[in-house]
This record gives sequence, structure tokens and C-alpha cells, in this order.
Amino acid sequence: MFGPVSVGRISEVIVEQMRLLMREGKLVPGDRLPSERSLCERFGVSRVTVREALRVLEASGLVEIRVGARGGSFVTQPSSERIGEGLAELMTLTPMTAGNVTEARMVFELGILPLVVERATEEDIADLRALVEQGLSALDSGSYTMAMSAAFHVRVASSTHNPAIEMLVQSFHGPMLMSLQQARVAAPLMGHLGAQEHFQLVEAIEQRDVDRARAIMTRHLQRTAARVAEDQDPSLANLESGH
Amino acid sequence: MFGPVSVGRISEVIVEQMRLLMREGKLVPGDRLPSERSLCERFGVSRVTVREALRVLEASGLVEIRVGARGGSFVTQPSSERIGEGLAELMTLTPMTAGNVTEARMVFELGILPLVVERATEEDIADLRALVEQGLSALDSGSYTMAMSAAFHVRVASSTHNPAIEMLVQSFHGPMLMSLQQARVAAPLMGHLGAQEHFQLVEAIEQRDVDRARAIMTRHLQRTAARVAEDQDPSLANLESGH
DNA sequence: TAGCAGTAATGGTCTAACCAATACCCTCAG
DNA sequence: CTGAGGGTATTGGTTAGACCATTACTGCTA
Repeated sequence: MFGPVSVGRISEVIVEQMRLLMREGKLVPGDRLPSERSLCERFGVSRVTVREALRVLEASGLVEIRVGARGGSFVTQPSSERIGEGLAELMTLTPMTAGNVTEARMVFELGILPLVVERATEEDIADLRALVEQGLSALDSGSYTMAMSAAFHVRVASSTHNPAIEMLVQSFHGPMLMSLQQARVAAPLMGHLGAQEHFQLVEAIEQRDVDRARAIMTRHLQRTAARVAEDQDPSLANLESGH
Repeated sequence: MFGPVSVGRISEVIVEQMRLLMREGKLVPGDRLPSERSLCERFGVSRVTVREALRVLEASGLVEIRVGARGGSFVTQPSSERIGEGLAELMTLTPMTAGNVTEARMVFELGILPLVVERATEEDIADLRALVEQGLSALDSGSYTMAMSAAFHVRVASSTHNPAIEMLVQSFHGPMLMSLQQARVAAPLMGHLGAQEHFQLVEAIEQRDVDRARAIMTRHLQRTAARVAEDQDPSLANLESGH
């Protein structure tokens, strides 16, 4: 008959209220929240409590906090980075290897190809061509980066015109970049061969040739996977080359 | 020559230190952190600062906080739920529909089937059979839940013996459950037809028949997808049935 | 006009205290 | 001897008020 009158933490209530405002579109990316002191008054709580709520929102990637005059809490555009970070964290905290993630990525990037081939517009293909061009010239000048490769793969995914798929592929590339960059394999990973495969992939997409696209992507990703595995556990690579 | 002496927030330093300890395995799931007051002394900071750090760790899903005597902060087992939550949040905060997520899920769950068929052990298959049995009897008694369906699909994914894949499929089912349960479509979604398809899928896996498995899963997921689309925007479903 | 110092707004941190929830222990009655 | 009850210590949750550090603007001065 008489239910509990308190519902856990006050800061949590504030967090939920903020989340709700964002979902409802009453708070949109770029908006500036009232200052901490204002929020105290409005919610009728102390500043510490407001600050804890803001910390949670910040950790959730929903707001960004800047200090100084004209500073404050700003609603951020939610991005796939958060999911990517979560994935990376899981990778480091659970028995999950870079190879595992690479395999998952292969499954996904191969699986979307039928959708890509079916739905890619002329604009998509033009963008992909441009990225290939950039990659080639960057290769010539020796300034090719993993980020450029990632951008290409993400652009391929976005050609499905499914934001969920695009975000997932983006999420995969975050941890991938991290684990590869720190392992100084950025440069040799992507040779002219890789760039050539990118080019061929775009062609296959343009010709709406699913099978060829799959074949190219399979080869392309398998070479990447081999590199990751080798980097993950060099002893295995040596074993293999020794046979 | 003289670099900055301060490096942003103190609480952030503490968070990083904790994260490091977890990565290094010096803190494992189940461990209890010292009390807030102890941490204050050890770090030489105030309780407010320690609490902000704990809030961030809690929001990141790394610790769980309990009040009362013998309470405190406990290191948690990182799970895929966090990623699922992130996905769900992105779904509500960006122009991303349940249909988009369902499509991504279809791509993924279909894509892993070759791996499942290749790697499923006898134990995997026995577990799957058990889940099918449970589902059938639950159906008879009218107690079938979405969670049971999710469990089956996750178990299929775990038969790839790739934790990354398992976690991703788990992540997909979180938001899916949420959006479906709240839409009161739990019961009619899974009829005897669905259960039968589960059964057939297990058979195909046992016979190492990739093509058949794909065919069954495609049909199975497409019916789910149709339900989601219909639920997402009933007007569309009406339109279609009106033609 | 350019540069610089002052100033106000804002987040970051600290202190000290009290409240609320919880588990343990000790006492006392049966 | 055993069970129930309350007391108590531990721990997180919250408050109030203060001070510091950073930052952008403003207006003065050379």
C-alpha cells in the first residue's frame, strides 16, 4: 500500500531526465546546458549532485564539458565512437583477441556487400572513387595512413544507406586502428596491392557484380587478418613460415 | 622546457589508474575496492574527487556500487550489455530505426553460419537441442518469452567459438528485446513455426549443411524483420495489406 | 589600432558535517 | 540452547560554503 518514497540516487534521476530531454529532441547536439550553479537551483539539489550527474552524462558521451567563461556542458552528437571504445575495452578486459574482432569484421563487411551492390548510388560510387584516388596519391607520397583505409571501408558500408551498419563498421575500425597503430604496422599493411583491391572493389560495385565484390573483399580482408594474427602472436607467424 | 604541471582533472587520473589496474589483471571481477574514505587517503584527494571517479567507472560498467555496511565498489565482469545499451541509445538518439538494426542483425547472423556449421561441437549442438526443447514446452504452456528466443540465437553465435561474435549478437538482442517487449508483440512473434525453424536450423548445423542453414535462418529472420517493420510503422503494414 | 590588464563567469577541488542503508553482533527472553 | 530483537559500526549519498584555475570578454592605454 505504501511504496518506497525514495528512488535511489538523486543524480541518477537527473541523468534520466536529461536523457529523456535528449530523446524527445528538447535538447539537441550543440545546445548548452545551464551552468552547474543554475542547475542546482532548478533541481533544488547541491552542486555535487549535479556534477555527478554531469559526470555520468559525460562518460556516456552525451555531453562535453568545457571550463572557463562561456564554458559549461554542451550536448554532443552521439557517435559510433562510443561503441567502438566499448568494444576496445571489452577486447582488453575479456579473453577476446584482435583476431576474434577481425573475424567478426570480416563476416560483417562481407555480408553487407550484397546490400552495397544493390543500393550504391552514383554519388556513393563517385565518393569511393575519390577515396581510391586519394589513397593512391598518398601511397606515392608515402603518406598513406590506416585512417584512410578505414575511411574507405566505412564509405563502402555507408553505401548500404543503413546507419546502423555504417556505425557498426565504424565501431570495428576504432579498436582496429588502435591495436594496429600501436604496433607500428601501419605502413607495410597497405601496399599498392591493397589500393589496387580497393579500386577493383569499386569497379565490381559499379558493375553490380556481387560475386566479384565478395571475392575481392575476401582476399583483401584475409591479408589484413593475416597481418593482425601475425602481429598478435609473432611466434605463430614464424611457425607457419617455417613449414 | 617547462611543460604544464597539471593534466586536466584529477578524477580522470584516478579513473585511468583504475582502468590500468583492471587491464593488468591486478583488479579482477568480484574484487572490492577500498572504501571511498580509504581511497581519499591513498590518493591524497577529497572524497568528492574520488566519488566522481567512481561515477565514471560505474557509468562505464566497470564497477558496481553498493551502499551499506560491507558495501562499496566492486569490480564487475565486463559484458556485452554495455555495448547493447550503447547501441540502443544510438538508436533512440540518431536517425536509426529498429528496422536498420534488424537488417544489420540479419547480415551478421547469416554471415556467421558458415563458421557455426564448421566449428559447432557436439556439446554446442546438444545445448542447442536443449534450448529447442525448452522452447517447445514453453510454447505449449504459453510461457514462451523473447528472452528464450534471444538465448537460442546467442547460443548459435557462441558456437562459432569467437567471443567477439557472441558478444555482438548479444548486443543486438538487447535493444531488440527492448523495442519489441515494450511493443507488446512478444507472444505472437514466436509461434510454433518459429520453434520449428529453430529445430530445423539445429539439424542443418548438425549435418554441416551451410546452404540449408542459411535458407532456414533467412526465412526465420525475415519473418522477424517483417514484424519489426510492421511494429515500427503500422501504417506501412496497412498500406501493404490494402494493396 | 594593437596590445594588455582587469573582471566576471564557469568548472574543479576541498572541508566538514549529517543522513540513509546495511550487515554484523550482542543481549535477552523463551 | 536458540531465536528474535535492537544496537552499532561501516559505507555510500547529500549538503553547504568556500576557494582556486581557466577562459572569454571588455575597455583602457600607449
